[in-house]
Amino acid sequence: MKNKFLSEMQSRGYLNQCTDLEKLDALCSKKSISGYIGFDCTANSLHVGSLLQIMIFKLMQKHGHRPIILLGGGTTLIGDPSGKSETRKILKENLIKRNIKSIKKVFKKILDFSNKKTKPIFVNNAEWLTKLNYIKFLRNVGSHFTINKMLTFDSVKLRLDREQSLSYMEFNYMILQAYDFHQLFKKKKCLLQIGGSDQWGNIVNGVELIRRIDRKESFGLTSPLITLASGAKMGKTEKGAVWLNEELFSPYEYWQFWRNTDDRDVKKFLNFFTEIETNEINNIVEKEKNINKLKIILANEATKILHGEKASKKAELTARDTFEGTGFSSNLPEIKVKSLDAKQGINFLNFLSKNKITNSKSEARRLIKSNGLKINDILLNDDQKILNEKDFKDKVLKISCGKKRHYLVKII
RNA sequence: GGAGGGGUACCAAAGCGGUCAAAUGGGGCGGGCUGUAAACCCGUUGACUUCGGUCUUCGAAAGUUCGAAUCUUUCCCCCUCCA
Repeated sequence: MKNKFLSEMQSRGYLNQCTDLEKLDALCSKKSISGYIGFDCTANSLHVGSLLQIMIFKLMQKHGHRPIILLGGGTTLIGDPSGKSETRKILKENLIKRNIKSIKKVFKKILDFSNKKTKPIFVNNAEWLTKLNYIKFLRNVGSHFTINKMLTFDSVKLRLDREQSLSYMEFNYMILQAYDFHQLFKKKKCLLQIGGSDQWGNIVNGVELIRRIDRKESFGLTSPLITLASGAKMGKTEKGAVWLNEELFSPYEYWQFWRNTDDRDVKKFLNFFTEIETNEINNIVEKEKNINKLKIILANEATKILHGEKASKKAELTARDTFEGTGFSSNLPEIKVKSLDAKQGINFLNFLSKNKITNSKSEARRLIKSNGLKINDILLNDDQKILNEKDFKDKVLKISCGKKRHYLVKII
């Protein structure tokens, strides 16, 4: 491979499948191109599951290409059946708008908007999808798809095989995504669509559609599905999700997430989620025998990319202080308490549940009973505990839930 | 439209009149071991509690019963086969 962009894609492990790698290689070497990735807007933040795609954007920019960020306001109205076992909740339009606004923030933090040549473009497919005329669309676009073929795509086949229902609405998703690519090709000269490996079918459809309607060649490329050594999925949906938006997942938590990477995944993640050159990574891994040091490098670099150098440093210091020092570092989540309340005494169980440290008072009780709660590093046995001034040192008090969750309570 | 099967806690799945706040597995949380890892072991996993209990949960509503996740009726939803 001649082109630096694609060869780095490959060496970092970002490359899974491509519609025509050689031609794309030649094209990228010749000129700067635009490539798009679509993102789902069902939540008000993306999670680490989407991070790899964003890293690919970063890599594009590094090599002089332009990212087009498609925030699928239109397609989110429908819901992508790929990899989903159930029909998704249908979201209200204004909620999707709010989500898009919130998701944009992350791209603005991670990507470079200062270089004119590679400045990312945000697009929202609601712009064209919501204006479609059904009959026209069926004639112009729908006629290029056969049901026979659509039924063979994994996103559809898996659902049917598992005897799970697939609505006609969802069935149309892939056509809409193909249409998106066609629109971006026309409007923004976008020649490339990138996505996770589960998007392959959808992407190929787009390439095909452009060939048929525009009689032009375009390219599709997928990144591999990230598999964790443990077999779990990265960045799950429910409570355990690792969100990229700071309001949902603090830089410290984010740093901790990377710090706690499985030994077996560290090298892979260094390639995926940091900007350290690949051969440099090989060097470091070779030299550094202490895997925990590597994890710290990973955490630092990954956090830097999302939250910036300062926040990353701060998270590292907090972690060091928490796990190796006194723990009274200023960067832990803080809870403020009125001095009058502290004087009068605070019911600890109430305090824990009110401040969302535990989900309920029962949970707090359980935590205390199972020796999981410490005040200023001293195990708490009494679930009737009343907090008062004596518990504070210099108006500060540390609460630890288990070994990893810590809070500072301050009297103001 | 017709016939049948089903909806149980975060998920999967048992229970089919009382001993059911509901087996079991996964996940989560806590403890032990350790390296803030993995594996393994133990505990815990509806809410409130003066730790005696109390209250709310098995698709929804109504009913039968001393007593219902379990029986009846209606409704909603899902699946399979037939048309």
